[in-house]
Amino acid sequence: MPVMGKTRKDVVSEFRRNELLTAARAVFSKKGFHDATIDDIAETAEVAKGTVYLYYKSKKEIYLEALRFGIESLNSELNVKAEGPGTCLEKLRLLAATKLGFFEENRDFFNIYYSELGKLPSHPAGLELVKDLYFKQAKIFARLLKEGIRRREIRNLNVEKMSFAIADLTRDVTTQRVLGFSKSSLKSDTDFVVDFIWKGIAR
Amino acid sequence: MPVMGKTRKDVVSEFRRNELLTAARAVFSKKGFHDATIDDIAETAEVAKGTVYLYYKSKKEIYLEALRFGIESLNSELNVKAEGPGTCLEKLRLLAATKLGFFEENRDFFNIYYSELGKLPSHPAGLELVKDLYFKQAKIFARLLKEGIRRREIRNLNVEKMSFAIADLTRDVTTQRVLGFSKSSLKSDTDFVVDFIWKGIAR
DNA sequence: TAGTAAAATGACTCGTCGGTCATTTCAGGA
DNA sequence: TCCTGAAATGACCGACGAGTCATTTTACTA
Repeated sequence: MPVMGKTRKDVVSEFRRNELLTAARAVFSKKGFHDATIDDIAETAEVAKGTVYLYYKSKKEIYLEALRFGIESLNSELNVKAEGPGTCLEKLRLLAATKLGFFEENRDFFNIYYSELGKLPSHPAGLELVKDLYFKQAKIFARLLKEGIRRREIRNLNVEKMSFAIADLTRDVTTQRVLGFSKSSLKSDTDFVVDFIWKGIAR
Repeated sequence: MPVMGKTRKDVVSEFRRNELLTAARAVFSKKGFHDATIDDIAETAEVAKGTVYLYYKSKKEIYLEALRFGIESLNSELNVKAEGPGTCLEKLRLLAATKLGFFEENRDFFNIYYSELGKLPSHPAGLELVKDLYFKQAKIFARLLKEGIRRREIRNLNVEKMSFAIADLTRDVTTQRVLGFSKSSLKSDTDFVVDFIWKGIAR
């Protein structure tokens, strides 16, 4: 008997899909798309291989789903934060902190996203999802930058290039952290990257 | 009869290895390690599959060889340039220009390198080669930065973080270019990234 | 508790691809 | 031109993993 548009069956089914997705994220994060096997995912989720196919129709579908979840969450978090008040510098710091925090909490997602980014040049027509995250994020920064230029807080440089640079730098900080190159606290990494973006290296 | 330590056979063999390597780079660049097949490489090199195995003992060996070539060339170019005279800003511009130029001339290598970078988080113990390039490059920038700090040209920030940031930014410019996001000339991209690193975005 | 429909299982199939090797082609010396 | 060893070839093998489906288990209801 349907309640709120969802039958009991739907709820259980959604729960199972989520369990599988979590397992999948862990496996894909650790092994990458190709080296991860459906058996790995099934084992991690403590179900049999066939069960996986009751909820997802292919390996690719699970993978894309795992990516989509993270992409949508991150983008929506950033969009919310970008709306608030404050100077450009304050907002820049807030966005950077949000992004770094999100990746910190979702490293499995980060690894998948990052490796997919690495494949972009090879398969340019490949993953629109990933290009999307990249572009939309750059757009968020671009809006901030334009506002800053209008308010004379920010230099009048090529906005697109600046936004990509900021998107890249904030992502790369997470890479340092994931690879264990940075042993600093999240806050101090955030402070550094914001300062770097803001003032550069020149004395 | 050996001349300069190399028999005629060695020369021919080296030539063939090189032909294969070029084909391999093209294929790996386009398809990535997993999707590239030995048959692809053989076809591109216009030889039969078996011939590939006369010169390389495995798919992995060809791949690593293709990576190593680029890594060693780039690092040695950068090292040479880093030795010259000039202010820090001048040297920074020179290094950036060299790196961007190298990637521009060796896009196949760039794609392989970049996708391998993407896999680093998943296989942290994986490719020492790639970590190496990353580290050694950061080291080159770090030396420059230390000198600049001593000379009061550069702010006294965390040198390691600055050098990673610079290494990342200069690489990411190439990504923009490869993906077709940047339509600017190589020079104007170089100018931008140097200016960004030097002065930041603040007015 | 018996009956049944849905959910879960895992042995199996089938295509792909890295790697091998018996056979063929080639090159160059006599 | 013939001979011989090296180089090249591509049909073939075996492993592996995505995806299937006949069978079993579970969960619910009457």
